[in-house]
Amino acid sequence: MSRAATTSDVFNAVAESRRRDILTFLAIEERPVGDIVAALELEQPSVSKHLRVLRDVGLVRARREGRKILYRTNADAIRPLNEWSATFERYWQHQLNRVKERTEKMAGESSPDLNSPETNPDTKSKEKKS
Amino acid sequence: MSRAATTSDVFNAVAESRRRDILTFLAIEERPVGDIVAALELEQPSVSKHLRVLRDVGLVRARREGRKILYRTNADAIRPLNEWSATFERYWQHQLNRVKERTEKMAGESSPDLNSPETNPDTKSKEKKS
DNA sequence: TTGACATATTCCCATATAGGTATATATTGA
DNA sequence: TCAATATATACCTATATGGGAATATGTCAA
Repeated sequence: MSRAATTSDVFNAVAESRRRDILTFLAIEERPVGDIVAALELEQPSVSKHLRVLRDVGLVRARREGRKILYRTNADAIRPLNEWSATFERYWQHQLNRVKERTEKMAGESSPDLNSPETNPDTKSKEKKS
Repeated sequence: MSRAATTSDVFNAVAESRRRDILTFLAIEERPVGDIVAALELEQPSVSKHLRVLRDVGLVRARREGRKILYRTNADAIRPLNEWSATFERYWQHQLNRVKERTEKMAGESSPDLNSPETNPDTKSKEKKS
């Protein structure tokens, strides 16, 4: 199987940073495609394709006005994302605690750190070796 | 170019629902890989691969304990996602206004709806036709 | 050292991009 | 009807999956 379609849900749709940029741009007020192309410096077909994805998951709404098609962000569609992430709110460390946390971490440096990809033994060193 | 790597940032990493499930599961308390496999009913290699992605973007931390490796969600890494989505908070419609909004929409049904993919003329009907 | 247990990685494959280029479609004005 | 404007779609290509199967790596107990 391959990765889920970008149009499968909001999470996949906003994974692309350009699409997030577009959503931010269209949140202020509705805009025609041309404005997005100019503002974000992207190719017109590229913008149209991104808008298509965003539209398919309901993140933007379109309205035709003459030759132009005005798009606007449908902020409500972003709520699921916000709600999911807010689920972890109670686990967040408060700013003031971070210094303390870091200090404690430095105290016991001994066993190999399994977290930083670089420190992870032979993840890439092996490939290079051959 | 292809889609950005799942390890390129938190947004891409959480685009996969299984990974979100894992994060939720590991938020309560640290767990060995085997527990995730059992709880989410996934293949062990699959879980390991997802954990690898999550670890690369800092969404989980790992700690070895004997033969087991305990993982736990690093909730702080989810904050950027929450902060980005919260940006649109001021544009959200409040529950009570939704009924009103819907009512207004039904009032002027005339021009073709550019939004719903289904209603969108010949998006797929053309392909079928050949 | 050996065997069992716990995870990680490698390989293979079908699929879904995202960008670039070319072209189709829609709308308006002459 | 025709040309110009504004968008959308089609096509091609390189790339990055995610799942399944097989295998490698690491750790502990006997």
